[in-house]
Amino acid sequence: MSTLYARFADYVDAALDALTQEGSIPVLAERGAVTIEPPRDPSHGDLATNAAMVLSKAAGMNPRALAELLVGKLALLGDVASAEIAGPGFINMRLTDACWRGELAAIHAQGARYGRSVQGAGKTVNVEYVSANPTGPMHMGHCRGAVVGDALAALLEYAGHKVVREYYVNDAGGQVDVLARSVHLRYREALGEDIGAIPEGLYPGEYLLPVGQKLAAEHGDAFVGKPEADWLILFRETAVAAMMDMIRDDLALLGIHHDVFSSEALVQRQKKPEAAEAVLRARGLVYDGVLEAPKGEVDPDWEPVTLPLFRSTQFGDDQDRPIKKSDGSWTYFGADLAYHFQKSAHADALINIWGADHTGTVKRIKAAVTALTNGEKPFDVKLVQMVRLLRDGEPVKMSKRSGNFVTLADVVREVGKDVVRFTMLTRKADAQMDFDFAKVVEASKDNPVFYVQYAHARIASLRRKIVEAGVDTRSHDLSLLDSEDLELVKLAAQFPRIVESAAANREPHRIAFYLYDLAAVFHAYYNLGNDRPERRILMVNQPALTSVRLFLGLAIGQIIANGLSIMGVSAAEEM
RNA sequence: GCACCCGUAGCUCAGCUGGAUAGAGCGCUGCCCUCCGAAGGCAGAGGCCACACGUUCGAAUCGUGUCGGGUGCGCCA
Repeated sequence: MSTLYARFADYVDAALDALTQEGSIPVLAERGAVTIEPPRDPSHGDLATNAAMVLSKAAGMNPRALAELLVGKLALLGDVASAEIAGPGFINMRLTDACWRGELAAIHAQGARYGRSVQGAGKTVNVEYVSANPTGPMHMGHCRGAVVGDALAALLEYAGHKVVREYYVNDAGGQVDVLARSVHLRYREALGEDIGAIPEGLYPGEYLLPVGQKLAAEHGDAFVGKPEADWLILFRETAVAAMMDMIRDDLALLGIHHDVFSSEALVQRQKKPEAAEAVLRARGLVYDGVLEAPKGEVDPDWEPVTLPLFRSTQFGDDQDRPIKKSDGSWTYFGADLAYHFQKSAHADALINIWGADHTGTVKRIKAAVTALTNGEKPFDVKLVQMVRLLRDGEPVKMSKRSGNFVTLADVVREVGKDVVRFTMLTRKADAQMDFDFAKVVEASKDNPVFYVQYAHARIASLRRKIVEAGVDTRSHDLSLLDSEDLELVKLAAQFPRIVESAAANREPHRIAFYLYDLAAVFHAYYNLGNDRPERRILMVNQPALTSVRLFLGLAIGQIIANGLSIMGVSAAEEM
């Protein structure tokens, strides 16, 4: 079933084709710039198209003349009450009430599916998000990327993509060795040893205590006083598994579940980096070379070394990047590039959600994916900017080193999943944001979460009241709805195009802003009844009108619920 | 030094692949509950869209440059 806006795009296409058939205009093949959208000023009508303006050159006539021809066709349509030319050549259309009533019926008919799109054409998109290092619990620094990634995944699914939610586990490299050593200490502690203060450079967090206890219970003192080589791998794997369990639990608190967890260590064991290197060497994109001395601050320890370098400069990076270190092991980039190569084999497009601290590495990984896939797999990296935590207007200090950070679990427990998720989506991802505990739990208009949920709850409450009053709501005479009622439908009908544009631009926050607008229009509609009793929804002595207005309200509630489901926020029945 | 992001009302921010008179919340001023949830609504004041050029029928939106703020970068992960 096509949406209202898609239908009108077809109408305009058909009108142009008809004009070509008649010989009034030449064949106009390139129509990509034609838009159908609501005019900014509602007094101009319900829908506007720029078709005459963007096609006038190709048609070889002035915009208004082309507009005249188009209006001649469009005005004949059953859905169109009037069509007129404005300004430089806009065509403004006013739609019939019947058309809007039809859209209202469509919302009910499609229910939870209203707004879903086939735009994605079933293409598989791999969204990699969170990918927090497996060295401790999730903290608030991870939260925004987690929510944005999860909402984006849901949004793309809603827009017709097949989505794979993936988490890259950085379980190779020095940091997990540090983790293993930290656990070894806790293991000795569990066996009764007094370990004193945790030395600088190890992870001090108490969350490692149970891991040490587990190892002590399973292995006794077998690894006390033994060389690292005897226990490092075991301790590392045990610790990483425990950390990932913890992280999965944290994510579950936010309602986040990944389909695939990919291990960096496994990527390396399976020789994926070697394979990727071979592909790139064959094309001359990896060579053995010497890095230039760093510019800016002079590092006295710097000395030239020959390393295998990836020619990322050929793709706009400012330096070629080493894929192996001088000790022969893979750099993070070397393994990461192989990992992306692996992902690209199973998806039509890749999206990474990264924290802003990875800004500097975007160019090289995009270069690598372009090189490895011949540019055939679209690949986006979405950078999510920092969140500043505030309590009573004061920044909350976080220091990873001291183990003194605000965990995600604590925050979700304090303010709730819905508040965290919605708030993280009230700003576009590439702008910095503040998260103020006081404001975020406030139950008022100031807080968009409550405002939107309140609209949904109000509608649910209305239904309860109307049922209690014994009003028969089985049938709805849509002709009883007048233009004031139908205004609500006009904004509701935009939901499908909001979904499509949000998905196409990978911007889930647009759903949040739209829902806020929709809630506002509903609240205003609802309040009309305060001053004008005939505008109330529940009127016991007018059951037919009550029934159809509830029908309208429920449609709005449905769209709020659909939008919130994309955001992963629950639609409250009462508050 | 370089790269990326941001700069829109007093504050916090939207502004859809360029479109008509630039929007919302907070704060400020005044209204609206014997009445469906006032956790709400209505109205008012408040703007050189950082600045300058350029592309275009048309620019907050695209391009280039300047200024201001943030983040990051050198065989770490």
